[in-house]
Amino acid sequence: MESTKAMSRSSSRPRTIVELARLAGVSPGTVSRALAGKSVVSAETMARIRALAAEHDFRLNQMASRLRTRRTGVIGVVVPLGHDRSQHLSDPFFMTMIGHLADALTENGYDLMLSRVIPDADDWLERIVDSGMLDGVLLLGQSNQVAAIERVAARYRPLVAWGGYARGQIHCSVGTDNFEGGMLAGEHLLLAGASRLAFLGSLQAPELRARYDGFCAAAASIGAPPPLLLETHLATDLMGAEIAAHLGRHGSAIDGIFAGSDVIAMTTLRALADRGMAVPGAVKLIGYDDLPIAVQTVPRLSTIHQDFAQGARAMVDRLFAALDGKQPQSLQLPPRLVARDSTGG
Amino acid sequence: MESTKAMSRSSSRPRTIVELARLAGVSPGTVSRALAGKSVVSAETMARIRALAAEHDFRLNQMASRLRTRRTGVIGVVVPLGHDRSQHLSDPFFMTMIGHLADALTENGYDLMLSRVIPDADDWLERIVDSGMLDGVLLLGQSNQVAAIERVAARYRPLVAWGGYARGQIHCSVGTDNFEGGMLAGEHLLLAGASRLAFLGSLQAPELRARYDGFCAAAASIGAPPPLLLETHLATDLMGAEIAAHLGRHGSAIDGIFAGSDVIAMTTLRALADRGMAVPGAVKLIGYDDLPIAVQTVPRLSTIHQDFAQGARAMVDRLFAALDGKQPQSLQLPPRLVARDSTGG
DNA sequence: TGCTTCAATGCAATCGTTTGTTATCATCAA
DNA sequence: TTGATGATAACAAACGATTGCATTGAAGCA
Repeated sequence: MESTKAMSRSSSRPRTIVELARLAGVSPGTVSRALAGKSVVSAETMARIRALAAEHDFRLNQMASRLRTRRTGVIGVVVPLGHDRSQHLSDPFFMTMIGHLADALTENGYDLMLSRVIPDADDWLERIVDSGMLDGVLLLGQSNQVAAIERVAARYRPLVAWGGYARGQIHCSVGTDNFEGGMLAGEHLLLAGASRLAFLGSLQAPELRARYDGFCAAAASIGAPPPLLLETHLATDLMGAEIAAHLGRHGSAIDGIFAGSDVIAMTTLRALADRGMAVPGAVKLIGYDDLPIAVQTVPRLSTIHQDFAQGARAMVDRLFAALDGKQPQSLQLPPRLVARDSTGG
Repeated sequence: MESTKAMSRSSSRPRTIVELARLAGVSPGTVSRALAGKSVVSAETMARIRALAAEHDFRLNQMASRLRTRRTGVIGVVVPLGHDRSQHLSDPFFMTMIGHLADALTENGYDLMLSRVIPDADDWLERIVDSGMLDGVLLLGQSNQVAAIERVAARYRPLVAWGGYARGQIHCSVGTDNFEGGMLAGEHLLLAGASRLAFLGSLQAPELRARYDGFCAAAASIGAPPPLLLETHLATDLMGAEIAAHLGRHGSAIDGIFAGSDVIAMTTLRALADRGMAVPGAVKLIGYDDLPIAVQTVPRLSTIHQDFAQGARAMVDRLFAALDGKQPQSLQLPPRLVARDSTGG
């Protein structure tokens, strides 16, 4: 029963622009222009139509509007979990970022569509950008998918990724310099008197790998022995046991720990407390991210600060620039050491 | 220059079903049916068309498809911030919920559109559900907007809210019984030996108000004096100073604190440490939510557990039931006391 | 052979809004 | 009086996929 257009009863609420036009005694086109505020319709007509629309709670069908205008007003925020699919979207890092992005996008009148993608099909990003539902895409991390991102970025402009910058890279990225952040962490631990260092994290994630490399570089630069590498998953529920096990085996041989993220650091803090190892007395600990909750730990967590608010703002700015036809530059924010209690004392 | 349909050059990638149909030598309708997997098209034709589509990276225009089918495959997740507009979306409670919802929705093939709404116009919810972009709406909290929610729920079925249940309520809600949770917290503090109680939180938020009421009821039931009410904002950045100030004034008169949420509790934990007040020695502290990070605090935080994973799952189940034409029942999950170190000793 | 039957495909209307082009009508100058 | 000039508003063609119905052709049967 496809053709039931006979239900243009003026009794019920007008659902389409055509019905509203009939009520107003004008053509659909005029209604469209009136609601859009185009100046070609006379002031009285516009006022009359708008009043009528308000009176009947009329609202445009977005799908039709978007199909016609080819603008959706929706930005995709995509979290690719290529390296560690057990990692959960509720990870505080993602959530903090998403919160800031949501705020920035909302302020600019855009909606936010959230996807958590496990990139098994290799056209995962194509599928997203070509879906026709999005005006632009923000990637939260490059995962191990730089190749896919580069390929798409070559032809799809409104795409900004949070993550590292590699020389000659096509896609626009915003992030902090993880290598330098790792160096800062290393130097700080060494300066604080630690000499038997360890790194907790996963090298699968490129960000953490860069932090680890920077950490090693810092140790090497003063001739200290290379840090011990203790691998752990990034999912909160797996992490706890793994860290506890690492500390069980190597705890006594360590007096300085660089945790690849604040979440890892907080879990480590707890695990150290369980083993009765004092922080910063017996072991110095530094994290990475400077999440809001990191300030609230006992002892307060030293960490490498990433300015998420600024980063999110920068991503959104660049995306809008790209939507505007410009070609935004990638941005590397400088990481900053925040020395609190877990390394000082 | 509206009519430039002449660009049907077979050289470039087919962008519409019509172009693909031309390539395949069939009609657009057949292509549509083939891609949708309808069994009326012959197996060979379907295979040929699909191969062609894959070869040319063809993807349907979602807007057109959605306009025609009136299904969007998108669920709106809406956070109404009526009572405390300074509260940020990056609040761990919201983010944990959103993470779980995203996982549950993604598994079912739905996308998630995130909105943070400050309900100043009173048709904020109408605007969302009538936008034509959403198949359903999940509300994260009722804020002070129960009236608006009820009004919309009366005519718009696929709507589920996280929050409290009031007798006779029209809209479907999922949540824990905050009053009972508050009672559990109060009883536990009293049982742990605390007698001079205080509540930290904001009564503007209905959930926190119910927790407070339960807390007071617990105190009253054993004839203890009513708890001290210490109001604080829910935004992380404002909270710290306010709590510190409260403790400065009333710290010595208190030996048991019920924090309205784990975030408040963690901030309080830190503020207590700053004042040198031992937990649980001098003061017992209990939170609410049982966020993943709550396990990692030192001392471990006692709290009232809300099962977010189960709650998110329940919300999504009910939403799908409603989409399926059913009329799902509201659900009150029982809160559960989780006694850890911050109240025990 | 002639007629039904059924599977596979084509045709064309439809979803509801936007927008280039055209038509109307009042005003005004010559 | 007449033609030019604007200001409004109507008309109709899109946007691109879906789907009820009509058509085609081949097979089946008497």
